[in-house]
This record gives sequence, C-alpha cells and structure tokens, in this order.
Amino acid sequence: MKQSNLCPKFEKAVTLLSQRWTALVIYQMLEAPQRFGEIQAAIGISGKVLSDRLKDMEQEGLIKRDVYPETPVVIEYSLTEKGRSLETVLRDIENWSQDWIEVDQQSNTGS
Amino acid sequence: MKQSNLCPKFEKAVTLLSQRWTALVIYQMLEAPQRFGEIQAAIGISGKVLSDRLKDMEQEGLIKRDVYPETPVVIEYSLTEKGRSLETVLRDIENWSQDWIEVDQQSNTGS
DNA sequence: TATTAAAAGTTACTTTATGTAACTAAGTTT
DNA sequence: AAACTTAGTTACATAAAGTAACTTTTAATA
Repeated sequence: MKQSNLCPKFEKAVTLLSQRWTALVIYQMLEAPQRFGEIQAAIGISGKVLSDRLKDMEQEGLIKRDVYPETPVVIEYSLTEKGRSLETVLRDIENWSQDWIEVDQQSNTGS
Repeated sequence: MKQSNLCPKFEKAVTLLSQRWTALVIYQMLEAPQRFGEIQAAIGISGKVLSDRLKDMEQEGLIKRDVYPETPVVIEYSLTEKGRSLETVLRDIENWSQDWIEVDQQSNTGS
C-alpha cells in the first residue's frame, strides 16, 4: 500500500531533487560546464555515484554530455535549458541556508 | 577522501532537503498541522520512515510535536518558523514541476 | 620501445538507507 | 473481556550509496 494524493508532476520533481547529489551537481554546473573529474573534486562524490547520476540526469534531460575529440579526449557536461531552469530553486536553497542553517564548528586543526 | 569546496551551510541545507520524504512532509504541513496518520495517508510513506523523519526534522528545528491529552490522545506535528521558511523553496519546486515535468501516463484502469 | 601518466569510468564488495508487515501500548467503546 | 484506534516500534528484506582497486585509451617520458 503505497499511494499519495500528490500531484504526480510535483512528486516526480521532488523525487528527482531528493536523489542524493543531484542538486549539488546541478549547482556546480551553474557556474560553468564541467568535466567528470572537476565535478568529483568540487563536491566530493565518488566516481561510481557520479557516473550513475550523470546518466540519470542526462536521461531526464537536465544535462547534456559533449565529447570533444581532442587529445586527450575531453568530455564536458553542461546544463540544458531544463537543467538551468532549476537555478531559482537552487538559489532559494542557498539563501535559505544562509538565513537558517547553523554549522557546528567541528574544529579539525591538527598539530 | 571525501571533501568539498562548498559552503558548509549550503551543503547542509541540501543534505537536509535531499533526505527522502523530508520535502514532501514539509510540503504537506504547509497546509495545516497534521497528525501522524494523516501525513502517512497523504504522501504514502511507511510508519517506520515517517517516524524517523519526524524525529530528524524535530531535531533540526523544522517542526514541533504537540501532545494534546485528549481522549484518545492527539499528537500534532506543525512547522516551526524555520520549517515554514522553506515554503518559497517548495513553491519554486512546485512551479518548476508544472513547467518542466512530463508524466508518463501509465494508464492503470482495470476492468 | 617499454614505462608512466592522465581522464573517465567500471567492478566487486561493504555499509547505510529505505521498504514491508507484523507487533506493541494506552485508552475506549461494546 | 474482546476488539478498535492512534502512534508508533521491531525484525527482516531490498535498494542505494560508499570504497578502493582495476580497465581503457591516448600521450608524453625515459
């Protein structure tokens, strides 16, 4: 027994955005098109999960994958219009976080 | 090796919102304070996970839990100011979903 | 020419999160 | 006393995410 009263479009949007890492990947690509390794380094995601997410997001039409047959080959991910249209959502979350989130300073200063 | 360049507040906000069900629970409570069983029925979440989420969200200060010692006892969950301040985010997602999400009509009409 | 180096993934395996269904506890109605 | 309701909890099964080592391709280096 699993069923809701919710609007299916809204439900799907929420499901999309609550996939772990998806929002951060989009946020990262708002700045510029990015390569696999750049995204990995920027948000601290494993290769395996990033690979999965990029496939999902491409499938959903949020991003596109371009191959530049340079040497060595460059593969670049960038937002589609649909992906970019999430910018307002991400900016809202950004603003909200500044107003409402407390970060517990886990001071990690060795030596 | 897991570390990012991101603003910790933003990162925490995203982590919060990408917990499965959290956004839907808040969305549901935007309408009115709700009881456990109402939330369950409205969004189709299991008792176990709803219980976990409500605890997390209370911990984060997004919701509060009120006990009315009526008979039988009524336990009501409602948004705090912090929780309610997520309304803009949720409304943005709602609007975005209407503009950009396609729902594949899996017609389920028996008989 | 063999060796070492990226970049972009993939694979096998472990850990964590989520889902399911049955069960509990307190008070209530029959 | 037996059955019902609400608000959960428990034990167990499945799915998603994390880790680290490995593969492939092309190139620059020794």
